[in-house]
Amino acid sequence: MDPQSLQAVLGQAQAFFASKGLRFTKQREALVSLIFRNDEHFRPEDLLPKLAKAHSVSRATVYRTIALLVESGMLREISLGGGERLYDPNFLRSPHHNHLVCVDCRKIIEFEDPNIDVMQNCITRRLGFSPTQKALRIEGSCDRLRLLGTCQNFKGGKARRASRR
Amino acid sequence: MDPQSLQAVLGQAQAFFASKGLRFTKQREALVSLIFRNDEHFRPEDLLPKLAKAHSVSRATVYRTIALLVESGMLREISLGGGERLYDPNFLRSPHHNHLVCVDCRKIIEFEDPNIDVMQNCITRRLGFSPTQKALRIEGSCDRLRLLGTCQNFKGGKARRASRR
DNA sequence: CACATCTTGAGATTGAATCTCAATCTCCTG
DNA sequence: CAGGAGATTGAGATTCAATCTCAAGATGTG
Repeated sequence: MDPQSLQAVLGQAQAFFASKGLRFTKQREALVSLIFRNDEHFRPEDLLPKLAKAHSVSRATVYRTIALLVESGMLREISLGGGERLYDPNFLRSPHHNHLVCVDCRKIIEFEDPNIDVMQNCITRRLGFSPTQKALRIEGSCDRLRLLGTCQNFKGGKARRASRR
Repeated sequence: MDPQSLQAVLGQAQAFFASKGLRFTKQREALVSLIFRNDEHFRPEDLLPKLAKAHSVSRATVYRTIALLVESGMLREISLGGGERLYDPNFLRSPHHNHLVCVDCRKIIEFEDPNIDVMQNCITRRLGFSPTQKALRIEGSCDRLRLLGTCQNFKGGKARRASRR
């Protein structure tokens, strides 16, 4: 995320905290900045070592701040299987995206599709619900990508464990 | 699940274990029987107290057997948010169903829709993947159901915490 | 300044899930 | 039937994420 957008995000976070009568402390600012600086999915525990000593933030504060950001709608919890609890900062710029996960190399692709979205809304209403949030996760193997050498498992010809994100 | 179907499921499990050169022990049989006896989503930990003293099965065996059943395709891990890892035995009779969760009362509705399914496949292929598994979870509030008194939060007029399933 | 309220961090605690390893079981073979 | 290989199990230890607790610190207000 470019510095300008990050400024806007910081402003949005500050506004949210203010609207709840909460303060925008150094710790919260450091966290928001770290989370939205790039577009990676992350686990709360991943953040702890990344916080520079100067802005060290305790585990408790990390978890509390994440919960607030989820409440604000800026951050969303996602599940890519295996019981792992990840957070996705990209709903801010792409509010309806879904996830496609390669079962071979765990590569993750985010995609958006208006047709799927409309159809999901229709079905939800037909079942008597007002949709608030939709999470579609598709698992598959990236056959074409593999041929193109994009699948991490097949780069260089030998399989290797891909990173989580 | 009626006794006859349960027999079929036990046979299917036995066949799977045999195909892998594994044994269908008393413990595994007790677990399969318990899991598929009804159609509830469950956590592994839920099973432990439900195993009668006569068929007591250790925690380690419960987790190991569940992993095998997932591998066999008879059981699937699902996520309904909150980091909770649930297992769903209903993919056996309804292989493509999705989940609709009421954000108010946590009531869960399983639904299947051929159109959504086809569309998901199309998009997946367009992105260069072969789909293997799809998990769609929609969250919403059951407004109409609430009016009909179906929403557990509004039964009897006062809100109460719904059970997980 | 005094107060109320919000905020934080260190450490304890919980709870799910996994790991370890010795004892047991089962099947096969001679 | 006896022996052995390999599969299976359970008790308990261990790991790890997540939450809780509570005293100390920070901040804004009158």
